[in-house]
Amino acid sequence: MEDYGTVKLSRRERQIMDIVYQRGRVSVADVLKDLPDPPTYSTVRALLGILEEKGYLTHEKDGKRYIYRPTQPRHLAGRSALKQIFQTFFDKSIEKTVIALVSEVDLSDEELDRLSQLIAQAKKGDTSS
Amino acid sequence: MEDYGTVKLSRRERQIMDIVYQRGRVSVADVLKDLPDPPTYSTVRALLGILEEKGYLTHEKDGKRYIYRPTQPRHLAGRSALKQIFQTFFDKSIEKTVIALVSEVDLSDEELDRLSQLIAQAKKGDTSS
DNA sequence: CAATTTATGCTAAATTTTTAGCATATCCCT
DNA sequence: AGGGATATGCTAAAAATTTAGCATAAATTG
Repeated sequence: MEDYGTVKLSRRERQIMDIVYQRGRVSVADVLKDLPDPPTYSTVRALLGILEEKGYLTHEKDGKRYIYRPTQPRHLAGRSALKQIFQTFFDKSIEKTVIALVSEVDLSDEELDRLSQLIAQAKKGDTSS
Repeated sequence: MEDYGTVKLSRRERQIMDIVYQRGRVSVADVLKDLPDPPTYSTVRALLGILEEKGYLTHEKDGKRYIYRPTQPRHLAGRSALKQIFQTFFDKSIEKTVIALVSEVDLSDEELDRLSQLIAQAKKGDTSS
């Protein structure tokens, strides 16, 4: 599946995909709840339909309502989004990216230790996600 | 300045902002060169004008042509983009994000070491960018 | 110093995106 | 079973985005 970050998706469609990936599975009402400047129910339904048609979502019935899920697994979508970011803003440097990331939140010393170990470990084993 | 990832920007506008941040400073021709499904010169000019009007870009004259630059510094924009990603795809877990990042590229052992040290260092000082 | 090339200014059209609304079906509840 | 609330199906209008094109100015160059 294609990267959804930059290409192909309109503003609303992207907003919705973000919500979908955050929640994992959504009803129309869920999406509506999370959308900034929320439009009407009707609108959201239309957008979800379009996203499904474009292949980014599927839906299943849950009682009388539809539950939508992304077709591309979260971790994959995340990775490609991440890649995009670190190409665009961090000169493709993992280091720079990690620094930015770490400075983004306050991490306890323990957390930093764990992180440090985690990376050290990557030397040997695989990085299975 | 506002986050430009999700809200406010249209598809083309986002594509252009990405290019701007990748290159640092751009002429119309530069943008045109990098845009997927490139439209006409005229179109790009219009979009750049809009982005400037919205406050995301400024331009200066270089000889007879305009050079556009982002108003928000790259590292700030990068951080907020990153934040968005790790909220959306990685449950706000720095760990998960770093793992994904590290698994994205092949890092040499040395690089992994440096990274590990880097994080360990963050324990003491601040991570001023 | 014309001619050509490469810019911008501006206007308006084409297309895509976003939205609303009516008709209809399903669930839930008393 | 009937009424209300909450779904979807579908159609079409409104709004925003994206595009093209003509007029004009500045640099370049032969």
